[in-house]
Amino acid sequence: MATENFEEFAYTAILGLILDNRFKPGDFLFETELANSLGLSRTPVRHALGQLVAEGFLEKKKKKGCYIPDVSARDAQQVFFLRETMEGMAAASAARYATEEDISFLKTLVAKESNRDNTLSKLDVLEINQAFHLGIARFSGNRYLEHYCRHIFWRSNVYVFFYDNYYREDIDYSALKTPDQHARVVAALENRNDEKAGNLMKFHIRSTYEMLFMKLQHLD
Amino acid sequence: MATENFEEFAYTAILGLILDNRFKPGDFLFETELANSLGLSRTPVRHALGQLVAEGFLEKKKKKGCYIPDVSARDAQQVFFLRETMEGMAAASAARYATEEDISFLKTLVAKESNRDNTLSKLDVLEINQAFHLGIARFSGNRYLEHYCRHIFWRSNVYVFFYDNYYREDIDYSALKTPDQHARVVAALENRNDEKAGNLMKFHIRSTYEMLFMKLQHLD
DNA sequence: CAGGGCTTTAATGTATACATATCTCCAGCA
DNA sequence: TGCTGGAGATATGTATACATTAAAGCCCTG
Repeated sequence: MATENFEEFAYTAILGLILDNRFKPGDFLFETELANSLGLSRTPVRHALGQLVAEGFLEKKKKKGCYIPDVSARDAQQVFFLRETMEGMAAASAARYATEEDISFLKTLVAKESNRDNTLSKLDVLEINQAFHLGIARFSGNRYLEHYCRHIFWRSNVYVFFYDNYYREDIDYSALKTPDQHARVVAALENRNDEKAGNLMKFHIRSTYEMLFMKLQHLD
Repeated sequence: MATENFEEFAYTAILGLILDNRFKPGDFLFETELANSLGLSRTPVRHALGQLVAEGFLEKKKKKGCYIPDVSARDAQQVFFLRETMEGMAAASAARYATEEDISFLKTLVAKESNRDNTLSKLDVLEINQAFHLGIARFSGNRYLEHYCRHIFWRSNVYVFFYDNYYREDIDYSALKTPDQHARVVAALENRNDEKAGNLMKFHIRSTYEMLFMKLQHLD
């Protein structure tokens, strides 16, 4: 992780705050405030915010500032529809290009999350989930596809977090179908069955969406 | 076009230079130089360059600068494969969501480029082509899909320009199949036939790629 | 002649001061 | 009362000075 400069530090720190759900949709992120809390000048913070806007994590009003994009049922639908397609492609591509190492990495992740002892915190679950999905994006071997998968994955996470915040009702993570669905995707990758891998991934994402959407449909 | 600030000005100016093919792959874009030539300080230029990097038009080496990404046969393949898929989706989606106005806008473009009088400069052709493809991306009604289409379209244009530069051999633009293929896509949109629109668009992009690739396959 | 390390240089990275625009809120008027 | 407009506060937008560092060239040595 060769010598990170302040811009990069600010970028990851701010992205961390966003992904950590420290702001709610519509909230403004003030350069001055962030700069103070990170112990930097406004310059690198401003640069980092610019990146986040360019990448679509934030929106911006001229001379006003950057803010967390609003959520809506329509937006959620667009996000998950696209995520389904993109990650479906990625999985299909990964079935062709992933190395044996790549696949055993994914297997490790699945093993961890399938752990029935339930020693996993919610944060652990999210982290493993992210590693799994972004891993497959990477193994697709297409850097552009990977880039878009990353982006839409993070954007979709806004909804996962949103759900978590407003509808938290102690979920039993070990009861979720996720690990099982992940395992089946990995099996398809291992068999180099691209079509099946793509379809299983699409199915998995759609089922995530439907779980959320039952709760979210009152939005706008 | 409410009061553009210097950052936006720098952004469009630099993007213009890139799309105008004023740099070749590997060339560095120096903040100081650009700032001077645009009559600005480095601050807004630097910000604009940051955006372009975040959006993937440029790459960056730490403490070294931003440069035009390299071209290669493998990269071209990835770019066009993805563009085919993305714009195919966009066209299919547009068949459902484009308004009558949207469609007549596209028809106007096709009419212009089908003009057999050949009064169109190469720049005109490129501009109409861009308006056509980005228009369909917009009419898909999915802002994320639009964003990705824009990006991959521009990235693919690097190859179109590259080809133009090194293999220019006065092309008779009026003889290209492009206007005809565009017209057929629009007809499918008009008939609200999403599957056909998607497939025609995919075919169109693939045929563009194949035309280029015949010339480019010696790369790397 | 080849190769490694110092020096120089030219670019980016950062802080800061100042300019400007937007929002708020309160006073003054119809 | 309700509207209008302007002053002030606050955050962004911009320029500039300075710090830092990667890399190219040069010299010195084996």
